[in-house]
Amino acid sequence: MANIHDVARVAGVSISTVSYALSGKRSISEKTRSRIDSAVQELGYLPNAAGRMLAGARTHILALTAPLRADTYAPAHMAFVLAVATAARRFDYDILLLTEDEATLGLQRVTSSRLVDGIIVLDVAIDDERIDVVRNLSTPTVLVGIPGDPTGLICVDLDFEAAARLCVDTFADAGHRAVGLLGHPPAVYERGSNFPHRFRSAFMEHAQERGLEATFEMPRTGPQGVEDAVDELLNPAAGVTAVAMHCEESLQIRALSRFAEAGRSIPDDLSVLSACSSFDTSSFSPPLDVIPLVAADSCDSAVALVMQALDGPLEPRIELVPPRFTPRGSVAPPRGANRPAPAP
Amino acid sequence: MANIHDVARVAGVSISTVSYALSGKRSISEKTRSRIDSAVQELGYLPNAAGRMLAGARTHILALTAPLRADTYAPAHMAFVLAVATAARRFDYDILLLTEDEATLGLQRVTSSRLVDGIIVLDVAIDDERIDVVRNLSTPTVLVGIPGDPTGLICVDLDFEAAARLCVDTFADAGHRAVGLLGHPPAVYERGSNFPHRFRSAFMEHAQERGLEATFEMPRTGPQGVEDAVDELLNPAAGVTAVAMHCEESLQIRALSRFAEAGRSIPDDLSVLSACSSFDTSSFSPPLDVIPLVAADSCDSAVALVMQALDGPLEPRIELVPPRFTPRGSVAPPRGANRPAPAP
DNA sequence: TAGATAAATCGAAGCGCTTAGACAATCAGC
DNA sequence: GCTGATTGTCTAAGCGCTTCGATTTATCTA
Repeated sequence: MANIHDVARVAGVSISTVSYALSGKRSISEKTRSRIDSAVQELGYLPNAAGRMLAGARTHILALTAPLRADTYAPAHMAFVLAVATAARRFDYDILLLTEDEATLGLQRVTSSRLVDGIIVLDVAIDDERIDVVRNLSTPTVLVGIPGDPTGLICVDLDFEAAARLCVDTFADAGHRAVGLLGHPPAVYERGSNFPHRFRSAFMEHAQERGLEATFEMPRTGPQGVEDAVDELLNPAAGVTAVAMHCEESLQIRALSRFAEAGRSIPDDLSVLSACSSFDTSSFSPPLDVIPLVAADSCDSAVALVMQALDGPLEPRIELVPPRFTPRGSVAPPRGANRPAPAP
Repeated sequence: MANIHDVARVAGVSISTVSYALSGKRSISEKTRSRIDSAVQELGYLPNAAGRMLAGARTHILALTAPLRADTYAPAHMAFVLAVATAARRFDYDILLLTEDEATLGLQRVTSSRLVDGIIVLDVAIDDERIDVVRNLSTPTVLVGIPGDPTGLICVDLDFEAAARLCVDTFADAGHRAVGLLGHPPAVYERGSNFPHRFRSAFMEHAQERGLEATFEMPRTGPQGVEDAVDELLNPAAGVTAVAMHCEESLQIRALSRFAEAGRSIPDDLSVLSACSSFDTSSFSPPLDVIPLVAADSCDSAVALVMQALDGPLEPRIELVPPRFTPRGSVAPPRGANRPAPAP
């Protein structure tokens, strides 16, 4: 494997000239640079990572702590891991994966040994053991998700409140007066991330602001959990004409079947919106309007923030990614309505 | 951050003594060792990763290439990634994640720059572009999965043939004469891994060897795909009394519902076995007998083989992990049968 | 107790790279 | 033609660690 000495020898210059030519940190004459370039090509030279780290103080590696909890929805999780890796590569960074059982120990290890330049913390729980660790670390760290106490931390997340308001507004503007929210199973609200809470609260509050009746249901775990929750939501007494679903893929699919079984066709008898979903709702039947949870949005931001933090201290902050909206025709005015609801 | 010089100073010895005490590569007196140990404790010393790499020629990092294809079943994929990471930690190794779009380029990069000591290749496709790359690499590499042409490679995988035979034997020994196999959707057989083929062929062949009638069905993609496939399988003409399911979780769940709808109760009217499944079938209703695909089994082996390869060249080989079997009462003799089928 | 052997420790040379500072060569201005 | 700035290149000093060979000290044997 060729090293920088070989390149220098072949190009007929000193190793420092090679280094400067490659890093661009000092000006090098066109003639010399091209000789170096061809030597690099010829030898297939790639700088030795360890040498670079040792001399440079940059390892070009980011730690990614991505614990897989019992209630983790694996596809979404995977999408975030991938999105971080992809974003990091754009800055010539690689990802070192830290797994659950070494969550805090692993962070200590890779930072004390200077193996990584920065840290991305994924799937942040309200009360996350990793938080205390990263607060005491000098290694630049960005959380994807917001913990219970974000003091002193740099966080990035989808603006779930805005997403919830967007849901409500979409329904209200279409003329709906009574709306439902099918949330996650109770276990998700009890422990884990705080975004389900943020979404639900904002949904209920904004519904009130817009003068809508809002009903919230959680599917129980088990065979009939979703079906029961849907039945509650569609309870004729409540007169719900629009439902937002903020839960994982399989639950949304089952809910969709139940809507059909209940004889509510979409969007004529029921408007449906898939909220903060990390999967493809275009192949659902019917295809669903969606406010997607785009992993790349948050992860790009998170990686960019770590890179900034590498260049100088960064103020703690919470960066909220604005929600998007993709209409697919699953939201329509309720039967018999022909004018939009009044503005707030 | 303390370095080896600090430890040496505090312990009152030379840095080489510290190094030998820590690595155990030369004998150190008990007295000196304990002084060094306390210095390490006191300073919270952890060796600098770059220094270690540069001097040692070991980076203690393994590359993991784990592409996420369109038809990848994310939960299983995640389980394998986790299993590799966990296994690697036991050897004091960390995992550098290489993602799809840099599958081959990334391998070149991390090996030429000597960033990783070895490579684990996950989710190997029959015709995998990564194969040609790793064949020409001097970095120790182990594949989890078996490509179309495994010449010169070290591969580890579940023994899907043995698993299929175990399925057939279980049914045959229980007295079944006509059995069914619910496989993956057609797309999985067309491209991707070869284990679905290995499983199916072995199932059909061994069924013939045991003198059983065997029917194979693939669920089409789409709303009624699984249901149609199940209906075919349960076609009265074939008289199938036992079904093995070799497909992903959601499809197995749907199949289970369809069995119920068809009025076949398990195990009285139908014996069911979940084959090579990476998810928990104990919470299914009913809980299913399973020949699990245990990620840790293959991944432990794969990591151990890479470690061996680090210590000296290793012959190419294919290491097959024997299948396990967990009975849960979903397989029983067919109605009316009271003696086992004849031995082969 | 001298001499030989084994055990414990040290000194120093790298591993491959980056970068500050030294130096030489070129060029503009007067 | 001299000064001073500008540009291009080189020398050399590390970064923190491992490891070989050398040296010192302890432990035996005869």
